[in-house]
Amino acid sequence: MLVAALELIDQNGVEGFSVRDLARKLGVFPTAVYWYVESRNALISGAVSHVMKDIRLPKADGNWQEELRGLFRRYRLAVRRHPNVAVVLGAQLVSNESPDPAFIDAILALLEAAGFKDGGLVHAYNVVIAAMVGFVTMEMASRPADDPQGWADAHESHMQSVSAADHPALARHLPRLMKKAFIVRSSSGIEHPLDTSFEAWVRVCLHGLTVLLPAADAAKSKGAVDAKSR
Amino acid sequence: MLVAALELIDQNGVEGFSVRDLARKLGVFPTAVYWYVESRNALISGAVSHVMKDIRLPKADGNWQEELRGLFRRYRLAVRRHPNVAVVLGAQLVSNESPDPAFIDAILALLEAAGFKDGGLVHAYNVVIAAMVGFVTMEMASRPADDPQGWADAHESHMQSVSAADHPALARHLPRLMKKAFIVRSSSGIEHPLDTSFEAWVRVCLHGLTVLLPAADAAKSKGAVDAKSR
DNA sequence: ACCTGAACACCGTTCAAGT
DNA sequence: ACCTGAACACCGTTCAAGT
Repeated sequence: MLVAALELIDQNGVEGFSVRDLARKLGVFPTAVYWYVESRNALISGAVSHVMKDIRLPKADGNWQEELRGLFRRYRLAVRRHPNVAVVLGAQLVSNESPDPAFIDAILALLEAAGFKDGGLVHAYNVVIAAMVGFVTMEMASRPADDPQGWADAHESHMQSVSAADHPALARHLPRLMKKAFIVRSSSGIEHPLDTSFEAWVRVCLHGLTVLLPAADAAKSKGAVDAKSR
Repeated sequence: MLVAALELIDQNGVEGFSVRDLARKLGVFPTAVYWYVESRNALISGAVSHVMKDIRLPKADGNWQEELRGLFRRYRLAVRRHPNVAVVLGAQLVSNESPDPAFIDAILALLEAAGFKDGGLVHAYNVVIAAMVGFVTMEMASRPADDPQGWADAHESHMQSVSAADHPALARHLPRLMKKAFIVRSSSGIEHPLDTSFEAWVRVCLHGLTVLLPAADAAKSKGAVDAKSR
C-alpha cells in the first residue's frame, strides 16, 4: 500500500497525489483506505519515509569525513530515485512517526569519534543534517506543475534577455550558468543533475566542519583572523 | 491581493490556503480572483516572492565573508516573519516569474571580487544559494498539520524512550538535543529558534567556501591531504 | 476484520452572462 | 474592464451498513 502510494507520488508528485487515485489503483473503494491509515498526510509520510529506509548508515570508525561524504552521496542517490519526494523529505525529514533512532545515533557516534564535544557536537549534528538535506532538496525541486514546458521557455528567454549594463556579472557568466546554477536554470536536477556542484558542496561542508572541532579554537587563538570573528 | 494571500498563508499554511478563502476575505466571488491571476499556484508564487523582495543585497566591496554572513542572516529574518512560506521558498526559490536578476548578479559580483573563478565561481554560487536556503528551510519546517500537539507529545515520549543499550550516543546526548536538534526536536524553528546552530552553520559554510578559491589548490599542492581528496 | 455505499463539506477552474 | 452565477469534475473524510 505504501509502495503503491510512492509509485503514485513518483508519477504525479506529492501535490497531485490523491487517496481516491490510490484506491482506484488498488481496485477498492476510496473509503477502504481509511481502515489502514489515518489520513492522506499519514499516507504521504509513510511513503516518504520508505525512501530513507535503505540508506546505509555511516560507521564511527574510519575517516569521519569520508564516512559523511559517503552518507551524503547515498542520501542523494536515494532521493534521485524518487525526486518528487525531495520537498517533503527535506522539509519534514521522516515527517511523521518514528524517525529512526539508529540514524541519529550513528551520526552522533561518528561525530563523537571525530572529536566533536558538548555544544559543538550538537551544532555539528545540525550542520550534518542540513548539509545532507539542503542541497539535494533544492537540486530536485521541480518547476511549477501548471505548465512546466511553458514556464521553462519563458524563464529561459527571460534569462537570455538580461541587460549587460544593469547586471554585468550575470550577463558575463550566463552561458556557464544556464543549466548548472540554482535560480538561473530552467530545468530540475532530475533532467540536469548538478553533480560537480554537489561534490563541491560536500567538500565545502566537510572542510568547514573542522571549524567546530575543539582543536580549531586552539589553532585560532594563535592570532589567525577567520570566519569565527564577529 | 498578494498581501491578503500572504496573510492567509501565514494563518493557514500553504497547504491550507484556498482561493475561496481569499475571495471571502476580499468580499468577492471566488471566480473573480481569476480575472487577476491565472491559478492558485501563481497566487502562491506571487505571495511567496513578496517575502524575498525587501532583502538587502550584499555589496561586492568589503569583506566577502561578512557580506555573505549578513545576507544569510537577513534571509533568515525575512523567512522568520512568514515561516509557513519557508518550504515553498526553499524548494522553488522565487518559484514562478522573474527571479530578480539583481539578486543573482549581486552574489556573482561578490564572489568574483572574492577571487572565485570559472567553474569554481559557479560552484561557489550554488553553495551560497544552498547554504542560504538549506538550513532555514529545515529550521522552519512545521510539524504535521493534522494534530500538531498530539504529534509533538507522541514524538517526545518516543524520543525519551530510546534504549541506551541500542543507541548509546543518542541516549547520552538526549537532554542536549531535545529542543535544539533536527529530527529529535518536536517543535519547529518558530517556537524554538536554532540561533546558535545557525551561526555555526554560517561559520562552517563560509570557512568551507575558501576551499573553492583558486588559492586553495596552490596551498594544497604542497602536499596537504584534505577534504579535496576522494 | 475488512470493505461498501451514501453522504457532507469542501475544492480549483470554465465559461457565459451581467454591468 | 471587472464581477456574478451556475456548473463541472474533482477532493478528504465520516459513519452506518454490509459480509
